[in-house]
Amino acid sequence: MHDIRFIREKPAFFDKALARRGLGSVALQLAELDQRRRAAQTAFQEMQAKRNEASRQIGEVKKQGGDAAAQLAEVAALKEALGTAEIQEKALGKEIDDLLMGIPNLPADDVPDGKDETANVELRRNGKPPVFSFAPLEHDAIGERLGLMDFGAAAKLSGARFVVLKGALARLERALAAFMLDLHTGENGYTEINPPFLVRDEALFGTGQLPKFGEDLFRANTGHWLIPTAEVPLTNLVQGEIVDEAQLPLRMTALTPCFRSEAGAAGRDTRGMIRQHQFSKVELVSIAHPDASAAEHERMTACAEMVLQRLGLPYRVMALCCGDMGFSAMKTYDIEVWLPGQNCYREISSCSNCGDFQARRMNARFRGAGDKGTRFVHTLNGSGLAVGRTLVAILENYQQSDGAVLVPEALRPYMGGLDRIVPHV
RNA sequence: GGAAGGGUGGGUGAGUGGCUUAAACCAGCGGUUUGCUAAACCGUCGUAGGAUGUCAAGUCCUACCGGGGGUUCGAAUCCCCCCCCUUCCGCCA
Repeated sequence: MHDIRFIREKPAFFDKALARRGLGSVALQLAELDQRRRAAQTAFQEMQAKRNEASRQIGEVKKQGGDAAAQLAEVAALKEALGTAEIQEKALGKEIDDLLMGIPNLPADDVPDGKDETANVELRRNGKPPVFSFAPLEHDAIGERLGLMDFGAAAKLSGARFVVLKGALARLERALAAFMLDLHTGENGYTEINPPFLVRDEALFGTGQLPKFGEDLFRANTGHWLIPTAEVPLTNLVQGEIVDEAQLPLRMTALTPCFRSEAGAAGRDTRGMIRQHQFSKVELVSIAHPDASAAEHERMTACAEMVLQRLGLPYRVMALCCGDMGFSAMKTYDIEVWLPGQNCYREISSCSNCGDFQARRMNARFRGAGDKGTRFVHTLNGSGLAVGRTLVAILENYQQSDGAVLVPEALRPYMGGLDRIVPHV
């Protein structure tokens, strides 16, 4: 959500930034609506002032037993105009809000230009893709050969885009999640949170999924929404709050299932575990001081990278261009993991600094010691990491010619000491 | 699901139609006093929007007591709907 005053004061700057996202100009239209709204408001308020004064007189006259007919007539004359003025002012306000709510965050200055993922900029690589003496398989073939990944069974239960994991692969999923949480809570300073997976409209509005992207979500018959990411409950923990400046940054992590309807993704990644209606993810969220959010963004990305380093998975870090960023982000880094079976890098984490965009929607503020007023916090979120896709990466990078899959050293304590997963008989 | 009680500024909490311009206290901020600290005393202290003004200071106005609607000349206060919290009952892992 943008500040209408900012748009009013710097319309050219605002439109220029939106143009980098490939969007047309709206600032002049908004400024014009805003001016009409303020004029309507002034007219309305002047009438209210008159009415209040007359009402006050009525009270006085009546108390002294007099006849207040003149004042009553004055108020009656005002009544109709007052009603229409109020309606007009509210209608203009709603028109402005509806427009504002649909406008994405402005990209930060250092975000690369470009309209789609082909313009993203690679920042760094880590780890070398493994060399195989055989043609590496994709993860679903590996999982099915192990007898521990069953898409047919999942289809029977739930339809397409679901999976059933069994035995060592089910445990591997659990091990990965536990490993990530231990790393982020034990070494990276995040507090573990176990949030609700069903949330109200307000929470999704705060983080920016609503009102525009309801199509991508699942909704329960109670009106609750299934969370598409733990970003929603974690970030909304500060909704409506005034945090002490000394407590910033708040760093939170959570393991949750994520539910996405994948509307509009028909035909994309239909095979395998890459794109599912349900997956688990360890999420990182920071509530930061505005002056510290850029550094926090780098730190968060490094925390996510650390997971891949410990697991020995090759990856690269991409700076998303303006056109490829999500609605609420002012700057985003994607981490892409190497998948030998697909012979390409695939997104496994996305770390975004949302600036004050979500904070404004949520009314999340902080106050410095002794400060009179409050300021909006900055919010950041990142995957640390998507558990399902990490499992995919392990299967593909650690596959052996005999059909077994090695367990990365870091995970062995979480796997009861198991060092390799072998085909199930 | 049933019943009852609640939701008021940063916090506690008073307020049953005009005396509220939301009391009081706490916290905060400024000051006085003071070897230091503490205490005491005095002052100040909500948010948003608008008008005016030199993009200032200031002055004035409006709205805001969980959200929305209604009654009324006038609503924190009365009525209706919704949300949330607490307690009890029922059901339940």
